[in-house]
Amino acid sequence: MQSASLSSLKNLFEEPLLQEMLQHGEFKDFHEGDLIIDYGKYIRAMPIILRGTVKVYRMEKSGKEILLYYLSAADSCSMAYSCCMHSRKSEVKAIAEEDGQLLAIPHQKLDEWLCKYASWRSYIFDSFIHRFNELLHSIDLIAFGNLDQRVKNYLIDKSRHAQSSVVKVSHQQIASDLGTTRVVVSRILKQFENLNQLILYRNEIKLLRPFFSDDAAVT
DNA sequence: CCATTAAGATACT
DNA sequence: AGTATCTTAATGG
Repeated sequence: MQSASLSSLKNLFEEPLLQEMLQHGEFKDFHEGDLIIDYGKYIRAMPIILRGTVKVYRMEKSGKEILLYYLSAADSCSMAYSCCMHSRKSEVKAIAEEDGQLLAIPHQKLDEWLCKYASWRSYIFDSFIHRFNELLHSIDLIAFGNLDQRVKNYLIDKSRHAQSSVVKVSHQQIASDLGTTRVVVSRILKQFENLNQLILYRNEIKLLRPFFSDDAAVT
């Protein structure tokens, strides 16, 4: 009955592995706003997202919180993986951006499958590479302190996961995801709008073609 | 209607 | 870039 839910993984893994996933994995539905992983909690299973989108946050000691990345269909959380393997507490928090479903893989299987299945090895490896590159990109944006680019990156990312050029989000939400304030985000968005790169609505931002081209910062 | 909330504007730090 | 404050516009009872 649940095998239909695995459709997003069909092209990733060989049949015997898919069978094992059905057998040992646990399907979990989640809804918008659900807390999937919290800071400091032990992770006993690695989640693979089947449907929906999940936001992964990182918090520093002072309590400031920023969004690290999104997870969509067939994505998994590399953080969760490393926590499972070493029985460590979670360094991140995951919140559902929209309703969806995930498959929780028990940690005992993670290791076993690495030896047994080539497709599992390359999946884990690729997902680490992908996440690593994404984090590098984030570090660049933060280290070189360009908030314009961070907002831009945020919107493009979000639009990609929502598969729409219309992003449904409030300025306040963007601000807290990026660890800044609402007024600052509004200012930046207004600059983009003045350059005809997007159109602002209430709770909604429509991204126009020029926005996606990699031209320089506004400031 | 009114209450709530998002977003625009301005001025100051 | 961030804070404080005020105004205006949408939204949902």
